[in-house]
Amino acid sequence: MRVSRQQAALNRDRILTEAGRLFRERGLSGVGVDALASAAGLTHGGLYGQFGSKERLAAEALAQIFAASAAQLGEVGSLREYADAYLAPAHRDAPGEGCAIAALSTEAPRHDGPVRRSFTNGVKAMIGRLAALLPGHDEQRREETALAATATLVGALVLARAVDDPALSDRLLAAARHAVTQADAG
Amino acid sequence: MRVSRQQAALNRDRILTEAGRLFRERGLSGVGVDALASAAGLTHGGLYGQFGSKERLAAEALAQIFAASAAQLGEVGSLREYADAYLAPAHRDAPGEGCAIAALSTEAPRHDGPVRRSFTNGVKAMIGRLAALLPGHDEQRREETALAATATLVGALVLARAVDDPALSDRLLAAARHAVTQADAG
DNA sequence: ATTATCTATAGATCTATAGATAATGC
DNA sequence: ATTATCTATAGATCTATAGATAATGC
Repeated sequence: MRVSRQQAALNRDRILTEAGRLFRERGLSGVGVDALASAAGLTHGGLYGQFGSKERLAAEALAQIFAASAAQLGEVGSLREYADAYLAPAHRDAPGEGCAIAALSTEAPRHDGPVRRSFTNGVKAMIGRLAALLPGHDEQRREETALAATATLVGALVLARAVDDPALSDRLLAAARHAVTQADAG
Repeated sequence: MRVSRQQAALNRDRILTEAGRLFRERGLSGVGVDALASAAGLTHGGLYGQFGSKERLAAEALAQIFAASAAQLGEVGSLREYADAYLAPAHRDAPGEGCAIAALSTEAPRHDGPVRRSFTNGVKAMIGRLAALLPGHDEQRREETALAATATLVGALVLARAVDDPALSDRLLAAARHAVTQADAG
């Protein structure tokens, strides 16, 4: 059951898009190749012709997510805007469409090769974007602030999703928003 | 092959200790019941008599970790001391003996019941401990600072483990240490 | 007699491969 | 003829259960 070259390219893209969503929702090890295939309306055997392995499929899905994030972030005009969007309850409540770093970071150390590298690139991109949004001429200081801001943003989102207490979850987001935008002034 | 009540209690404790280490190293979904049992020198069938399910075993292992952490943290005298220990490269490099929040937080949202609740308690304990170490009389402000500091500490450790770039990893730890101890002064 | 642990196994699920199929693209 | 996808299956691994075993504790 062959399809046109064009359809095959669309299928490939749909697999990566669905994989990106499922991985963020359930974790890299929480989604099987079967689920990835059927989410795209295919069967799992064919994925191996396209990607070679689950690991390489995951690396491509991550790369696609980070590329899309970078494009979105290009439109963010200030640190406050960035923090407000990143720490919004809507972001917390939609992990499948959100930051892959917050969704998958504790799994990253257990992967090597392209998955880990793609992940590292995503972290660097986030730090770089924040550094660009920070005021001040001292580049070294801006980078240090961006590193800490990245940790605060990611940590707050991860914790806000992890706790089983909606009020605490909201307070984590608000406190981090405050702390990060304070750093802006400093 | 029955053992003495005392030996059974020791076995139970050893299972929980080994489980705590393995879960932190490989993730909750990354360790099977078989690995948990054999790490304690037992076979997997018997664990079900003791714990009922992997999920309940995990909840008990987490509770034990957080209890031990709380005991250790009681000895920490200042925010600087806390941050130095938490963000030490040695902590980053030994996830199996370290903070369960940093090791497992992205998995927490996918669990319910006792695992999630135990996790939430651990997060609350960390926030409470940091709030107690902060200076100032404004309790509400201390709590907000503690929330943000928790996010920064956890986020930095998670990211420092996730990235495939030792220099960046070190800079993440150092920047977070600086940011958190700055908050002390403010 | 009680019970902690073991052995064996069920049934599900996971990654990957091999060969078949059938439509495309030359 | 090429190739994207499917079907079928191998082999591993996972959670859980049932029944056997053998030492403890009454």
